Amino acid sequence: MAKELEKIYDPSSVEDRLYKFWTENKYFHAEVDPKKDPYTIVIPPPNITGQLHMGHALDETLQDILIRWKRMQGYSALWLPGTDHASIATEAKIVEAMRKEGITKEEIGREAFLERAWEWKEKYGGRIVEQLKKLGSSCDWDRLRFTLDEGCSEAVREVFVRLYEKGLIYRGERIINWCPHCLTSISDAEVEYEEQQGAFWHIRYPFEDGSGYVEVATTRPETLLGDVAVAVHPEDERYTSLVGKMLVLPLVGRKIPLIADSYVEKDFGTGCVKITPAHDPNDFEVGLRHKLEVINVMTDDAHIVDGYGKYSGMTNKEARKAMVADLEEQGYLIKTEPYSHNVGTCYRCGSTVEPRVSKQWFVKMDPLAKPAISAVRDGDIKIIPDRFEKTYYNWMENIRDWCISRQLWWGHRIPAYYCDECGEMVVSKTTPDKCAKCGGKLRQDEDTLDTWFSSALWPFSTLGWPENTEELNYFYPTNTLVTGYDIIFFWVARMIFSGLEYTGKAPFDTVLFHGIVRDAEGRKMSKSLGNGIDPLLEIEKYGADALRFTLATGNTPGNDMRYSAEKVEASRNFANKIWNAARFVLMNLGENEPAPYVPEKLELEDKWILSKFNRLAKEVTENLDKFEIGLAVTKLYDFIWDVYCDWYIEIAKTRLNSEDAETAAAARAVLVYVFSNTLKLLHPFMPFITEEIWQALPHEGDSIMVSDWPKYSAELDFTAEETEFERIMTAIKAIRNRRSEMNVPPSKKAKVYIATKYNETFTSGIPFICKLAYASLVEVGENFAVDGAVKVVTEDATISIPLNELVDFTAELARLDKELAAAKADEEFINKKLSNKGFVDKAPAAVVEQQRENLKKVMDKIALLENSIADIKSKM
RNA sequence: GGGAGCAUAGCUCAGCUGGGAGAGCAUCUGCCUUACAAGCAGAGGGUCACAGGUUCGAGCCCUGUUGUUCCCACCA
Repeated sequence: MAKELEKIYDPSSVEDRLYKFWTENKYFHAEVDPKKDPYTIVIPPPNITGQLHMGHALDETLQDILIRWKRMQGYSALWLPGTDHASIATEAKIVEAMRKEGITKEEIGREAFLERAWEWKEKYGGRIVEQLKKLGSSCDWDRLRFTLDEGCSEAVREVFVRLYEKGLIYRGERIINWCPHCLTSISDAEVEYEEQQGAFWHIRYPFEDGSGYVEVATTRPETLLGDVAVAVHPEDERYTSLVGKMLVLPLVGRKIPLIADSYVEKDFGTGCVKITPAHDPNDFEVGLRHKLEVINVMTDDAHIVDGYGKYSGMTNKEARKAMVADLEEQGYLIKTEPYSHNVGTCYRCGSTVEPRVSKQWFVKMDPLAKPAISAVRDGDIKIIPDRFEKTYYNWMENIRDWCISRQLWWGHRIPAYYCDECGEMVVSKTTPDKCAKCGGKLRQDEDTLDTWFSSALWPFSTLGWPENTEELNYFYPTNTLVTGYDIIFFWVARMIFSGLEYTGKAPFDTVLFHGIVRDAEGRKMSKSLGNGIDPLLEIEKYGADALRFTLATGNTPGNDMRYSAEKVEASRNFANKIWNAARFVLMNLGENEPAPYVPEKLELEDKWILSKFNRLAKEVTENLDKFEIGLAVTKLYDFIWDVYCDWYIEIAKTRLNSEDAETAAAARAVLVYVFSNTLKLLHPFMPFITEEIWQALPHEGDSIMVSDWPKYSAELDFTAEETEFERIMTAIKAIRNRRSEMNVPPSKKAKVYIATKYNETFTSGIPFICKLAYASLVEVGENFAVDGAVKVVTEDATISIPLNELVDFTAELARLDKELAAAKADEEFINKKLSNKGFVDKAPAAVVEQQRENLKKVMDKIALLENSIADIKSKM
């Protein structure tokens, strides 16, 4: 930073240079250090397919604030970065790219496809990492990980085998959610429900013996082909006598029974439900209870399977249309009514999910969920804000087994091997060369694992687990997990049960949830709406610090926030304010200014700001301890702008050019000390500008980011002096206010007479009153008789300003009367409180005492006002 | 169907164990006061959604109502 500074802060000339400086000096690198306590955050790994969006920007900003703060506090602070292979998203991208070339993945085969995928990863996977750096993220890049790298894959295999051997992973035919577009199973968590306008078709199912029919209502008539029964409630009098009779399935002719099952609601629809075990989870359960056949009528890509005549080969939509037409034509369709209902869609591609029976791998959740619930309930893991605990419990308590196999190639291949000769299956960490039973050739399972299976291991797989590494011992369990509440089930919950099961420890002690960054109108930012704001463009325009500050300001844990140009402009202005404060301080420093220190001889105003700063250090730290990042940042903003710039710098001006070299030096020292240390407190939030200025100021050490975090100091606690100095401030504000009301421009100076019992305090404030209250001369005494003066009354003083030509005695009197009335109203209010026996008896002593003090102040003010009024009246 | 959040100044939001309502932006007035006009000094503006309750005292705690946003469940 040059001594001659531009008037406007230019982030682009600073950020890349400083980021390079930090990385070259390895400041982000954390080592196992027995002399220090560890503090660890693992990044929620962004997808390699991703581009940095505002959600990342918020997430990384919060993490970087915490990690920089802890680093300065002396922890060995590790922020472990990495990326996620994002199986479905990435595979879809590559398949799409290949489609443009006219190739399918089946044509080139698994090996060639994976080669392409890895090429793609090498080419684009690093993009998001570079974008994270633009934000100023102080990740330990030496430890960058990837969910598909060798270490993570080792952890995945280890977990799979362990769970399998424990009986917690099994393979079976279950009803699962199938995405006909992605051509893979997905987990329950990956299904998003959306309300769609559909229809309720009422269909006649005749009895085999010709004795009438039952009426069945369905939203998915095409699944009729797979019907194996019709069910009614066992206590539904309409049907009890008919249960057990056989029906003829329309269009198909299959004989199916009328059964009774309490799953059916008597009062909904017609009270008769067609049972299609292969395509509905509830029907599947009914089918199991009644030992019904499971008839799959749908292919992978949602076409009707062979064997159903003209319907075979149709898509499910075409089949629905054709079948409804046929049902109507053949007299089976009773009526069609419009019906809106929830339809499951794939969270990746939005296609309608088809429930279907399929042979998949599952994790048995019950035994894993129990300890995961206790960990939160017993406080081993703290969730912030705590309302999300409820969400978490609700999910964990009602959890179903987790379908983990995916019909994809990009991912961790399931370590299960099948012998075609004897049908034996082996699950093994290493690839066995032949069947242990018959010596036959083995074939590995074609499927890969759910991406979240590997992300669930992220806090420990990245630290070397299952090896018992030094890093794992030191940095694990991690401390704070910072993420959006939208992935509580996908990721957070799964990390918790995984950590507990495999490492025996909760993977982190605190989960800090933040909300979603919305646009200025409060809408979710989305590609389809086109209302997304690119953080990188914002950084270019306003600087990374301004973006970070915007995201941190007013952010309450778990609450959504809006992002707007006004907000980021305000942050940019704040950065500029700091910059200009730096310009001011620097231009007043000499060549060999000493490193920040607190001078021996302190003036009242020095004690005031030091005491204010001291409290700031305490409050910022306390709020960070509570993860109240938004509050911490507001405190810093107020201190820097109002306290330091608007007051202390202005006050210091009167001393910097003073003939008294000692007081000038002291003012410089306090300016530097407070500024430099405030920059430290601000550094986690605005790393670039604070480093740039800190380097330019006198300093010890190489970088602000490895300097010591300011602590509360009893020696800097000058509470009494604060009160004294604030008497002067109150007077200055009152004079300004009065002058402004009278439209007196600052250029018009006036004499000021201050009648007060705080003679010493006000005398020491004379230079500031001159400068800040536009006084040509200030006299302090017991009493003044000034003719034709404007009166300004505070609790501590009566101030007379002779502005004869401007004084309108009538108006002046009216003003004072108004103030008196207000003061008397105050007095009455407090008196009422204090004469209330309930209040005096029951309220805490401190509160009562406070009211007594307030009463005294207001009474003083009333006395002063009354004197002033009498004085004016006597002269009229 | 179950659960949660939000409702405070014109706008966006703070207000952390209950002790006379705050900020930023916007508006109005006056200032180029030699760090900053992306600035300085002032001002106006609020029955804290509504109705009850607890309390000496409620924006804050309890109950209910309304509006709004979201999550979970999935009655075919």
